Amino acid sequence: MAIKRTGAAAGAAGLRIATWNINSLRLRGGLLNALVKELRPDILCLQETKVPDDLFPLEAVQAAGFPHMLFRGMKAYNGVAILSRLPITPVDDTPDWCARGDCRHLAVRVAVPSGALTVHNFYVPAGGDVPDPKLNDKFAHKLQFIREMTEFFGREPPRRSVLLGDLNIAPLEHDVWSHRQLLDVVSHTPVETEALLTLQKGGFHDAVRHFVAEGEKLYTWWSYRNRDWRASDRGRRLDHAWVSDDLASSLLRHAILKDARDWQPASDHVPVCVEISV
DNA sequence: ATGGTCGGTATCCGA
Repeated sequence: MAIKRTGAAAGAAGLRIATWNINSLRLRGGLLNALVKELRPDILCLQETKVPDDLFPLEAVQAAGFPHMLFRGMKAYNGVAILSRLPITPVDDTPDWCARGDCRHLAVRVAVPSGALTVHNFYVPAGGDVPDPKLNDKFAHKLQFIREMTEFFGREPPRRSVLLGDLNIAPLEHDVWSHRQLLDVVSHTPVETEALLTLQKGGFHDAVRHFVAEGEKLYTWWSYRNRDWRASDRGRRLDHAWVSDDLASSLLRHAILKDARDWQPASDHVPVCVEISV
């Protein structure tokens, strides 16, 4: 018997997709259970797994309720994974971003009642400390990465697609604790925020700002270097969930799991989740 | 103006 889906008005369940920079999957794999308890995502995109594929903790992921998974890791750095309750199909013809082979992107297709959806999981380079591509190769890499994303999605407008991840850029004035003080800090410089918004305008809709007014402060990351992250509240919104424009009207709700910043051992990022009527 | 703390892995690099 088919389950009738009647949309947001009836409070119908949709597809929940979450993203979390876990900052070591092996160290924090046990926290996946807490995330599942709080958010119940159908699909979870992880960044900074920091685990080579041959050491991927399959059992911890399966125990958290994700029988389907795709992962791409390397020693010590980077690493992304997509964990799913539903069967997923890898999208194989994706670029080797900046020709570095450094495990910053995965894409999958998932079948839902209305058809197929594509899910992109990105971990954009942080960019180092000096916001000048001539002086800082890491910043040049970051800008090049965003340019290549813009080219990739510019070839044809994205459709029935969700783009999530740690984009390492806080694009809006109220995505940082002090717009004025962060204008020359990597993650909020005009060259980055303009590049990210150009990418977004190529067919994506910010699924979190869809629900939270632009004038309201909104963060997903708080530095480890503050004695009391909650009291100082010097956050930035580095983690994002976007949907292609054709899915904007299907958005049902969002969640930013701020309390996860106190989970032990804590990641400096917290999970972000969106739910889409499918 | 400066330095502050993490994780992986090695006594430093990246964030």
